[in-house]
Amino acid sequence: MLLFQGQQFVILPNSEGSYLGYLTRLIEKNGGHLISSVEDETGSGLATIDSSTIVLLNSSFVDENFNLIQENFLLRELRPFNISLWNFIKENNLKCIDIKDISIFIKNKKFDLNLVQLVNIEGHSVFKLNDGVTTVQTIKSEGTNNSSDEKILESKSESESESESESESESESESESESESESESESESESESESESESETDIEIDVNRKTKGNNDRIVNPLAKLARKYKVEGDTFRARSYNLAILSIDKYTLPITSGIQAQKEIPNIGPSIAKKIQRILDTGTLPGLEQASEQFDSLQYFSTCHGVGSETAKRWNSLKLDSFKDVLEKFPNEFAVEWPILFGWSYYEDWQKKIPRSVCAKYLQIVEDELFLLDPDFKVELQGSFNRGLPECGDLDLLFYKPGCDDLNVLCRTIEEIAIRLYKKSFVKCFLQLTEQIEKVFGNQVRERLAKIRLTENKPKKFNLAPRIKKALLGVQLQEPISIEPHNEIVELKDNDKFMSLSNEDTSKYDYCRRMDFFICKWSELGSSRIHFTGSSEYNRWMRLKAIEKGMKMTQHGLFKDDRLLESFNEKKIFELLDIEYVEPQLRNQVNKRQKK
DNA sequence: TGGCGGTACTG
DNA sequence: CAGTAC
DNA sequence: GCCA
Repeated sequence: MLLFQGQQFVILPNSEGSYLGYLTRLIEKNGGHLISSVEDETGSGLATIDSSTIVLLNSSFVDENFNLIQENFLLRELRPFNISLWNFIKENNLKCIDIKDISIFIKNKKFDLNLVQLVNIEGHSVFKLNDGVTTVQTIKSEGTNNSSDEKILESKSESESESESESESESESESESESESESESESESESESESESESETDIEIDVNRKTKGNNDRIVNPLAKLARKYKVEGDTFRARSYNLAILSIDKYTLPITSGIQAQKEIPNIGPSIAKKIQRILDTGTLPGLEQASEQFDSLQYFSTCHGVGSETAKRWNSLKLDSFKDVLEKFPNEFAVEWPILFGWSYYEDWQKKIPRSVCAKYLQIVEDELFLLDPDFKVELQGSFNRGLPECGDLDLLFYKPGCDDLNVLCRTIEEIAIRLYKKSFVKCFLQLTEQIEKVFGNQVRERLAKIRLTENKPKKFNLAPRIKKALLGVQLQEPISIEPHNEIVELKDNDKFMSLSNEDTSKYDYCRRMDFFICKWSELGSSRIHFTGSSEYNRWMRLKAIEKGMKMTQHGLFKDDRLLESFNEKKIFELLDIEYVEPQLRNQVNKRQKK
C-alpha cells in the first residue's frame, strides 16, 4: 500500500514551472493524485476537487504559527480561474498544510494528518490593519480580476492568533484619536491609492515619474539636479533634492513663487527656493545643460555594479569614456576588483526590472533547493517584492531557521545553497568569494580576467572570506519568461559589448537577475524583516525616530544604551518606537502621520 | 554649526 | 582606511 | 541641500 494511495492534492499558488518537480514526483510516486491547476476558465476543473482534497500551501505563505500570511500575495499569484478555486477551498473548509510538511509523512512512513499542523486560513488577511479598517489596496499590476479579489478579501478577521493579539488590541485603542489630525492629503481613502499609486515611486527612481500636475516643470529640473549630485557622490545634497521633490508632489496647490514654496512646503530652504524662482522666471536652470556631458559619463560608469561615484569621477577625469577605454589605458583599474567584471558583463540585464509574478518562480527554485538541504529552514522574499511593488529591481531573500541562532549554520547554509544552485546553472555568478565558492567559481572569474587579458598579471590569488553573512548573486532562469519589463535602462556602448554575457536572443526575456541572500538569527527575525523589507527611506526614517528617543535601531534589533530592547517581535519594535505598525505595502514611502 | 541609517565586505 | 553595496 |  502506497503512502498517499487514493489521496488528492492541489498545490497553491501553483505547481507550474517544474521547480516543484521534486515534490510532485514524490507525491505521485507514493500513489497520491495531484490535481494540476485548473487550466480553463470555465471552472469545470472544480468538479474534480472534493472536500477530501488536501491543499498544499507554498511555505512562503505560512508563518511559524501555521497561519496563512500574505493572502493578498497568494491571490495575486493565482490565475484568475484559480481564484474561484480559492473560494471553494475557503467555503468548504478544505484542509490546508504547509507543503514542506509532506516530508513529515515520508519520514514517518505514514499519511496521518495528526502528524502535522493544519494551516489556519480563515480570518488571516493581511488587509486587516491596526486601525480596524479593512484596507483593500490592490496593486495595479495586472488588474484582470479586481472585483473577485476584493470580494474574497473582505472576509473579516476576528479570529486572531494569540501570538499577535495583544499588540493588535492595544494599538486599536488609540487609533481613533489620530483619525482627524490629518485631514486632506493622500491617506483619505484607500481606493484612491489604487488609481494613482504611481505617486508612490521610490525616492531613488523618480526618473520614471509621470508628468502630472502644474508643478512638474519645477520638479523636472530639480530631479535632474538630484541625479547629478547622486552620481557625483554628494548623497546628502541629492537626498535633500529628492525630499524636496516628494514634498512638492504632495503639495496640491500651484507654486507661484520661490518664497511661497519655501514658506509653505517642507524640505525647501533658501537655495531650492531661489532655484524655483529661477525656473518660474526663465523656465530652466543655468548650468544644467553644460553639466550634462559629465553627467552622462558619470552615470554610464556608475551604473555598473561595483563602480561608485569615486571610481566614476576618476575615470571621467582621466578622459575615459568606455570600459574598454579604461582597460586599454589603465588595465590595473580592473586587476583589483574582479566583481566589476560581472557588473560589466551583466550591465544591461541588471537594470531590467522583474515583474512580481516572475519573482515567485525565482523564489520557488531556491525554496526547493533549500528544502532538500534542510526542510526546517525558511526563506522569504523581502525588499520591494514584500512591499507589493508590481516590479522589483532585484530579489532579496531572507533565510532563517526557527530556533537557530548559530551564525555558522546560517552562513554555511546560504553558501551551500548558492553553490548547489550554481551547479544547477541557476546561479550565474557570485560577487564574493569564499574557499568553497572559489572552488566552483574561481575558474569563471579567471575566464573573465582572461577575456580582458589580465590573467598574467594576477594569476589566481583571490581574497577569500572565511564565511559570508550575505551572498550577492546573479541568477537566471532556464526557461524564458514571456513577460517583458519596460523600464528604461542605460545602454552599454558598442565598444563595451564584447564583455556582455546577456542572452543574444532578445526575443526571450531570460535576463540575468540580481539576487541577494541574507541570513538572520531566529532571535532577530523581527528586526531583520523590518530592515530587509525597507524601503531604505523607511529605514532611515525609522532609525531617526530611534535616535530621537535615545535608542539605536539596526537589523539586529532595537537598542538603548547598548542594551537590547527587542529584536524578535516586529510589532513590539514599532510599539517601543511609538510608531504605528503599518504593513509592508505602506512602507514604500515615509508616512508623515505617525501617531501617538 | 554639525548631522544626515547602520552594517558587511573588499582591497 | 576608503569605497561600494545592502 | 535642509533641519534642529
